[in-house]
Amino acid sequence: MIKVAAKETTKKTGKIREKSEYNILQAAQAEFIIQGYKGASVQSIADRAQLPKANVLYYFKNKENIYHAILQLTLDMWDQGIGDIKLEDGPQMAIEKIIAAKVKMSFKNPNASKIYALEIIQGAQHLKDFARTYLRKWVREKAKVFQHWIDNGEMADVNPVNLIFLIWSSTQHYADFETQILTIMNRADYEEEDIEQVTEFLTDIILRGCKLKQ
Amino acid sequence: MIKVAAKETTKKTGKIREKSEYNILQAAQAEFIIQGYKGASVQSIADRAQLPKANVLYYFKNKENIYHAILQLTLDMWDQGIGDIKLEDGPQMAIEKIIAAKVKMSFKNPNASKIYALEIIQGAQHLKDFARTYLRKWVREKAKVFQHWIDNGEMADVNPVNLIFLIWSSTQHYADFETQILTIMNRADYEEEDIEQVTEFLTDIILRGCKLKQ
DNA sequence: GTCTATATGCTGATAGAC
DNA sequence: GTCTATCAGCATATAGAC
Repeated sequence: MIKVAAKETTKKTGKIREKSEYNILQAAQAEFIIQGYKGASVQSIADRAQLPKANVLYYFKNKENIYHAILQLTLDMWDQGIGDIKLEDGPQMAIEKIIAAKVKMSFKNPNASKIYALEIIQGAQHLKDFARTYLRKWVREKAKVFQHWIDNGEMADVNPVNLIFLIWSSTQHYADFETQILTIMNRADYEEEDIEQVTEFLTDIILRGCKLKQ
Repeated sequence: MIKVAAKETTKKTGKIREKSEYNILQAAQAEFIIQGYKGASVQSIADRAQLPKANVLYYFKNKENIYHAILQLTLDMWDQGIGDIKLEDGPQMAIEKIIAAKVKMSFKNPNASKIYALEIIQGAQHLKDFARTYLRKWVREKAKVFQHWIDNGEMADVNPVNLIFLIWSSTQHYADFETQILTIMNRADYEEEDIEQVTEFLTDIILRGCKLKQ
């Protein structure tokens, strides 16, 4: 598990607690996105979770703890949803896998991506450590794999770090800018087949951009 | 000028007013990004602008007016910074121009891009009208131009709307995720040559992705 | 575990002296 | 135009009855 804060939550159990905590986190995630951290009041989170305000504070002690719990879930999701880049896959399959994984995550869990994006845009106050350690290491390792393929003449000579940023940005866009995309396309919601369509589009362009298909 | 709200600001003049208003808007932009709309207090904006709080409210009447003024500036910048897509340019030059314009805007004015991104991610509360009218029309018009080139066999048969989203997301990423990118690359600031490097990288990949170069 | 009542502090906004 | 003083409202968080 990726640690977002030093403090470890002492896990208490119980069925009511489990269900309440889940409801609170879902409600809080939505409120934090729409209203921002300061704008989301404990009362509004409680209302959305259909619980009295005091109960919310009973489960999480204070507002910041709620936010930390959400960030923790977001990073865990990031960790499991980011397809891996393995040397033995070769460049084409590696790129296909990672685009598919990222697009799927964007469509299936847009709110996690939005919370993450808000955090980074606002200066990564809570995620500086995550970026400095975990993320930096991840990018450097994967860039090295790409560089190996490039040196081997298996793909075009493009900057691997920029390539990773390109894949991240173009896939996450469908989660973070969901509202704008739906409005422009005059649609109410994404549908299942959008996942496939976007995956195909991005895979097609980026693979060709890397000279991995005609 | 793109209108963000129905209310028109009655323009008052005066040198002190002009300078104060500019300082306030610069300070407010930074505060709104870091703290969010609700989190940015009029006091914090005044402190950053080095003015008494009452003066800030004297110039802008209330907090929401400050925010509207910033959004207005952001949209004007969007309008002038988004390179045009002209049929007579042909696909290659059109894509080169628009990527160059967007990358330049991202590096020269990251805060405008961040304010815009925050607005959209948080549900486009203040920009729904802008997206529904102006933006939707813009995308449809430009998609039609791309489609013309595609039908003419001048470029690969890719979805033009997705292509526009790809160009937007991949270029804006360097503004919005500035903090993350700098942290990963272990750098303190962007430098002038980064603009050229990123422009070249994105142009290279996307042109090849559209079969517009080898 | 659940909920009511309340303490304490900070916010946006205004009134009015200079 | 500029600034000080102040108010009314809402926020988080806690204490303690049930």
